Amino acid sequence: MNVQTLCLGALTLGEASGYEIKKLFEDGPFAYFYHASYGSIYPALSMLLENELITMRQEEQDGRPDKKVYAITPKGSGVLGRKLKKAPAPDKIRSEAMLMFFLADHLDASHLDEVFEGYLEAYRDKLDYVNRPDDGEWPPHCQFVKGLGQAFYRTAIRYMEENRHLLFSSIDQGEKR
Amino acid sequence: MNVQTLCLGALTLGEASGYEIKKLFEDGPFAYFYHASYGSIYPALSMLLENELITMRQEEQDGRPDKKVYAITPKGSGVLGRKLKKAPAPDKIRSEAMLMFFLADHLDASHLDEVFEGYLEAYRDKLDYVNRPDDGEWPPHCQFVKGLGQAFYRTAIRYMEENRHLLFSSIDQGEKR
DNA sequence: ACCGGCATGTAACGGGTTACATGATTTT
DNA sequence: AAAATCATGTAACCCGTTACATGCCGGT
Repeated sequence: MNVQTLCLGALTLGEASGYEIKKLFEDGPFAYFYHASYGSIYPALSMLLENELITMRQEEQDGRPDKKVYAITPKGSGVLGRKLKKAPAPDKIRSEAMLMFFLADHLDASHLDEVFEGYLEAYRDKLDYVNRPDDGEWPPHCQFVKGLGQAFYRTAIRYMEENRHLLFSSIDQGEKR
Repeated sequence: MNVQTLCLGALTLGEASGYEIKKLFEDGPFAYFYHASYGSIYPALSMLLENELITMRQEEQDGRPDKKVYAITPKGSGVLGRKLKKAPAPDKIRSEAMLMFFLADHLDASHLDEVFEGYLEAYRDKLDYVNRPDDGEWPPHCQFVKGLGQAFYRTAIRYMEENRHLLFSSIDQGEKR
């Protein structure tokens, strides 16, 4: 499963530009379970277009650069369907922050504090974002995914607030905060 | 932050072979926040050895292949310390299972069911694993990380059990189960 | 005047995974 | 008899990120 499949999946939600697809992974509902950058999305869309799995329509905008709006074709739907028939690969996570917490005894207290607060803040932001009243009103199976994201965020925030002492107890010897 | 840094971090927990380091990411405490394969770990260890950030000792075993036991050097500790001074990159997650749930309306019910049960089962296994009575008795900051992993697993399991219907409601039209 | 957002794209580079290669021993 | 565990390693390949390149508009 690569970014091409991902774009195909994103386009089943409706037509979109590369820029808009990127935002799905930045803020949108995909944000907590997948990532992709422009450098992978744009070439993926070109490929998909070439293979007629999607179509493109140039949209003029006033005061904005032109937009290339892509839409999935029946052929694209077929390909996506076949890719989704396989068993999913196990989740892959890489959290540098967690690694830092795990190696907290090698960090000085002030830096650990910065990392901790930054990480916690990031989770609060994500939760705020996902808690906004729904714009697009999702079908139940998308709510399932969104809800799991929320549950994760809440869990992380509560846990971090309640167990902060565990992280800092190893290296508390009278430093700031 | 690459696999070299990761190996250095792993070796701060005590000396270990490449094989043992791999297991830290498979079952061990690293499992829920980082991944690495042999194809990256072994070359990383070679590099670290070459740069004298770690040392190696060949250990003979009866009825087993020889083992190369690595240990971090002071130089290695220094390098690790410097890498940990930087701000952590944001978490990167890719969950094909979640993507499938998000696109559940493109899957047939039996496959969705398989994926769902498999994913839930995987979480139960991970929770069982992490719930085992501690072998190595970790310091508090490692308990913090381990505890957050447990909290995540429990959250996922409970949520999936309680919200199964959301996922299947879109495509329920009298199929098996 | 400058920054952030909108909008698309490319090229080099880095990095990790997959698959292969080998082989003994223990468990099922 | 087969499969899993222990144990190390290599090479080709895939793929994605980073950084660069471009440009207009609106807000501060």
